[in-house]
Amino acid sequence: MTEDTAKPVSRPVKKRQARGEKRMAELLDAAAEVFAEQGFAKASTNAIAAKAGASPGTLYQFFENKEAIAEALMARYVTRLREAHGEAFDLAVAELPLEAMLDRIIDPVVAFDRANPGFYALLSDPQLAPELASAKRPAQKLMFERLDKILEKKAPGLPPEKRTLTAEVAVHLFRGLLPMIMAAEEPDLPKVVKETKRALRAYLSTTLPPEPRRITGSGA
Amino acid sequence: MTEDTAKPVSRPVKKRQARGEKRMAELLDAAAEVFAEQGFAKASTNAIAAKAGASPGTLYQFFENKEAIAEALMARYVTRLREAHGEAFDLAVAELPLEAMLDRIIDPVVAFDRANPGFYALLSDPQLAPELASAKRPAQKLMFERLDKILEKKAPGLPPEKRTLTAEVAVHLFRGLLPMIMAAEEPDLPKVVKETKRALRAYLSTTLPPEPRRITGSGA
DNA sequence: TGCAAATACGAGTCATCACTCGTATTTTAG
DNA sequence: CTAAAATACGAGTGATGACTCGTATTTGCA
Repeated sequence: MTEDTAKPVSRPVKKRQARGEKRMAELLDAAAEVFAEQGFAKASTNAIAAKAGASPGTLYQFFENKEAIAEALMARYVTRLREAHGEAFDLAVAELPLEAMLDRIIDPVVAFDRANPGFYALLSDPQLAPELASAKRPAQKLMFERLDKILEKKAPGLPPEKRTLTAEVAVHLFRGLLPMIMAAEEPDLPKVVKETKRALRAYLSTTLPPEPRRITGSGA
Repeated sequence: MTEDTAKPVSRPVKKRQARGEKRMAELLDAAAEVFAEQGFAKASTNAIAAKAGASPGTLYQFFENKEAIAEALMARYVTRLREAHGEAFDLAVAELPLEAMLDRIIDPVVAFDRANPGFYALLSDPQLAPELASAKRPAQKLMFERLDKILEKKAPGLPPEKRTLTAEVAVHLFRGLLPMIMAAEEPDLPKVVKETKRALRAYLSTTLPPEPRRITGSGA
């Protein structure tokens, strides 16, 4: 009963070989492309397998069904997003003035979203099956909870309900601008990102306490 | 060659009877429900026909294909949206102070969107076929162009490019909050709508010239 | 009243697709 | 070296769903 392999899970836990891990990664890469192009609903599992240079049978050796593919892909995205700007680093951001803070948060997220169109495709699809919605949730929570914590540090006096609403609204505001961010051609991107920050800054500064005045000269 | 029925269109223009118009309306009502529940991709034409109390054959007597249903539905929504707050009335809104203006614009739109979940379902679906995207466009243009005109009146000095960007961003900000607006339970709605207005007001007031001071007392 | 057009039906067609299964090959453990 | 486990294949299966078509009924019009 105390063996290390004793999992009460019903899944027949196979020992994965290195080859298998690699295949899974290839399949997820392919899935990301196909989802980005077709969206989850229209994407076909056979197309994913083909793009990965695998057969349908192989695909189903690693993923129970189509949804499991999206879930695994999402999980990978969440991991990568966490890595992209590490957890510890994040809370320090609350010490910065609003404008600098937004730079630090938004730039990496924009870069990540543009580098991973499959992530955007899954995240922005409003009618995914309930199971998939739950796969989406961690990704949304990720941003929401971080902002919530940052706001808590930046405005300790704010009542929690108000703070939570603010964080939620801010995340949705950003998501609203994501289509513009994703669609922008490279040269137009800075303009769009700048406007995004302006909008968020305008909104947040109505909720946050006024910033302490900055000395224009050097701080030495 | 100058007959009133001389249309170079390839469509075999049938004479529609009153019964036919009614059927089309019923089918569009059913389609709206099914799209709202399942989304466009998962919605089945047979389900739409069944919900309308019609047969598949009847459905295809009125609509060339599934996309045509969504296009017709969108066209109907755009018409209704135009009616909801008439064109002429709209420009007068630019004379109001920002806060009152947002009340006048946002309240009807929120009411419309909540009353027509099918509209939201089509509008928020990011991967519709290209033809459908073009059916969506008028709906998006509707809000964008109106805002653009209003901004032009409210801030004549603003360079057109800047004004257009502002209008586009504002519309996207609103769309970003739509999921919250749609998901809110009736009692929570005012809170969400209020926050929506706060966000838009904050953003727009950074672009618009400062408002003339209002006299707090009565104007008499 | 009678006929042509419009409306209505729904079983059937055909393509697509998620997923399976029998089998063949490669890897790892002993 | 060998057997079991893991990986790989891809034709096949069953379900679903968009759309058709032959036919029946209703309506508008002369």
